[in-house]
Amino acid sequence: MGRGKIAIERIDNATNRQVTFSKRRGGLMKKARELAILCDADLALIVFSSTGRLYDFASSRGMEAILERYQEAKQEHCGVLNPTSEAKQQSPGQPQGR
Amino acid sequence: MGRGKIAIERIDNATNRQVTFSKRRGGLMKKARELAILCDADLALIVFSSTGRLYDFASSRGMEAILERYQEAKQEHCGVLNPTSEAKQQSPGQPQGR
DNA sequence: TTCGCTATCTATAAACC
DNA sequence: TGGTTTATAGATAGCGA
Repeated sequence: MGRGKIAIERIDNATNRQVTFSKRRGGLMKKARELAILCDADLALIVFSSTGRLYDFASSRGMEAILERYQEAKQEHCGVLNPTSEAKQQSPGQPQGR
Repeated sequence: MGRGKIAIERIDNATNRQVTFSKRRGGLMKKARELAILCDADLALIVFSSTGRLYDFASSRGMEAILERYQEAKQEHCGVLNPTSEAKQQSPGQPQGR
């Protein structure tokens, strides 16, 4: 995009990489926020720049809550404890139905 | 974008919200992957749809590693243990690091 | 180096199938 | 209901200050 097209591979030039990082990070954060609002999704985004700086975004329920929820979901996913819970995932307490 | 412009607010129509979620989730994941590669960043993205389904993406080092790194970084941030480490982050002996 | 400014490229809202 | 297509809104690479 922009004036020219670029390949998706590590940018060698450090200056350029830094500039691109700032711009795309901003864009990604914006998109993340939009998705969370538009679709009422729970979302967490964590980014470490190559210089080690941390940037993050989390939807309204907060980062901690989402990370916890993630750990729980993962456990289920791997352990496959309740086939039932899977089957029910799409309708439960969400009246928004369809 | 697309054929018409939309406001950034929760989409009421459930069907439309679901469609938009799928599309934007895909786009967001793609952007996240590009940022990680282009800028050699360490990145984690966690998304829960409003129906409760989990989707995630993590750069090469893996989700676990990134979440741990996040916890550590947060501690530092809040506790402010090492002013030194902060001060050194942006210029010192890091020609362009990686 | 950081900030703005376009020309372009990409993502995507609707329309179709 | 779910995959394609299309025209347009939005993101952004390269510059210039």
